[in-house]
Amino acid sequence: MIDRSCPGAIEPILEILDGKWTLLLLLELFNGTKRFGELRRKLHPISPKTLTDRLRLLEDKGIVTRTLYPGVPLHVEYELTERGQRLQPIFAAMWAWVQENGVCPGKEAENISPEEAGSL
Amino acid sequence: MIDRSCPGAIEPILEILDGKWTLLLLLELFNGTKRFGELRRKLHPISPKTLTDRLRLLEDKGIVTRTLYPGVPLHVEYELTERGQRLQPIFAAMWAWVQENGVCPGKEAENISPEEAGSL
DNA sequence: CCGAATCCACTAAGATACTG
DNA sequence: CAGTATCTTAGTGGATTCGG
Repeated sequence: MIDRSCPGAIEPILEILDGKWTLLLLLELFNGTKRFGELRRKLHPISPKTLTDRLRLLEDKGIVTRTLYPGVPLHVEYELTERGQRLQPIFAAMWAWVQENGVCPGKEAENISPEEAGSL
Repeated sequence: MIDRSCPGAIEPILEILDGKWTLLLLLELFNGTKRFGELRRKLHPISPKTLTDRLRLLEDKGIVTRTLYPGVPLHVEYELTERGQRLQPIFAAMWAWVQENGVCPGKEAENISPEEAGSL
């Protein structure tokens, strides 16, 4: 069972995953290193400010690294740290839940068997 | 790999888990049926308005049920649905991550081996 | 091309008082 | 007891512009 005292608290991760775009942003980064503009296009219509804010926060939390390749034009890459990679099971769990319980237009979830959907 | 098209999207769950208090609220409900006042105390200092807002939204999404026991004094209970119970693996994954990577005051995470911390 | 800076808008959340 | 009503506040996110 889950305890709210220090060793079992989940608060630390709430700070990391908070924010409208954070989950989708991490989802993109699980697919590999990405450049700023790439992320911006994939997360359209996110604003550059918001994208920067989120990336900085994740950087502070040790979830992503920012690598600057000097030169013109500028080139910046964002990549998940080890710590960040380890977040993947959480997303896998969310993804699995949506498979079983999420609603897609015109298709109620209860039709697919948990066995079938559980193969991740 | 995770796909952003309909069958693989995680957006539906983002709507459910969104909000400052939602995760903590669900955490309480995993421990069993709870009354309004109970939740209010455990989630202190949440305001009654916010608590109501969140509970109503979760009710709409089919995550919790609201049961009214008429009489004076009034008595209302909130309980997770089956669908809500199935969210538990997500929390377990978050909890596991915090065990391995979360920071508790005065204790950096990298000291404990993944093997040791991974026993859930 | 990347992203910092500024300003504005929206909405979640808080405070407080009151009702079935 | 379990909310509702109303108002206010504050935190994000959006739009735009500018600099390295």
